[in-house]
Amino acid sequence: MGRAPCCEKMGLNRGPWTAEEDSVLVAHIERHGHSNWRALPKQAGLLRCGKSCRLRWINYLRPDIKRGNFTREEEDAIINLHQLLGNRWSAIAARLPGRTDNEIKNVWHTHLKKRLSGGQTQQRATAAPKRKAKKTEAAAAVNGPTTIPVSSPEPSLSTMTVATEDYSMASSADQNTTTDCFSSEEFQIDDSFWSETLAMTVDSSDSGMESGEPHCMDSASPSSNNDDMDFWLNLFIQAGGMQNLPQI
DNA sequence: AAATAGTCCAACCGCGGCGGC
DNA sequence: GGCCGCCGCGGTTGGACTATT
Repeated sequence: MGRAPCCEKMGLNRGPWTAEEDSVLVAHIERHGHSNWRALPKQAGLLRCGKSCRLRWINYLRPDIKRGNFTREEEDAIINLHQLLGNRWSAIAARLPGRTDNEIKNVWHTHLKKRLSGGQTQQRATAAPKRKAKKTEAAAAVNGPTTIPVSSPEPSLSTMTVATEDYSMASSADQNTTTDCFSSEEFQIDDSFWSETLAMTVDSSDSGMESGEPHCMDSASPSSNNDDMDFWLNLFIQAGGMQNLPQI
């Protein structure tokens, strides 16, 4: 179909982004938003294609990105969500605040898949970060003032903080809900977060908002994409949920 | 100290879906 | 109804980095 070519390769930069490019992109998005990715690089004066800019922003420069190792809870959540959703990384990422689909995909392929197939006891979640520090620091340097203090160097589940706006979820019709959820400067997530996160995919739609509290991660908010997913999630849960799933 | 193997992750590529014309 | 353009997604890869020999 009329798919646009990836980018006109003539004269456009490729490969790793420089700190300068990063700051230009961040500054431009902060000022003008990103309503049109294709036009953005031109407007910002970047020699990149729109796709590349979008990817860079979503996976790296977004202020609400949570850096650092995945916790055991997060990994478990990914495993569970993957059982439910399959390789729909973006859907999984939408339920893990601060994590990108790319990151989740990487973790899945490098750790979780092995863990599941090998049945080996996973050690990464508790292991000290070996390599990430450098790149993370670099990223922090790049992000500079645009970065909301997302997490401590070694983010713990109990003190995880996320940005005021959740870009991944605020992009659609559930923006109001999102705003409500992230209305404070810092959003504390306690240890029950992950179990609740998973539970919410069920509760919020089959029983409505019984708690009377808006759910930050509410996948059942009237977002078009999630409606279908929640329907299937509900169906799945009603059919017996995870317990009936064979172990991978 | 150097070479090699293994791991991790940022970025690219190509496809499908959606909306506008 | 069909074409076109854009966006978002998932798969893949190349290079940087660390661990081991």
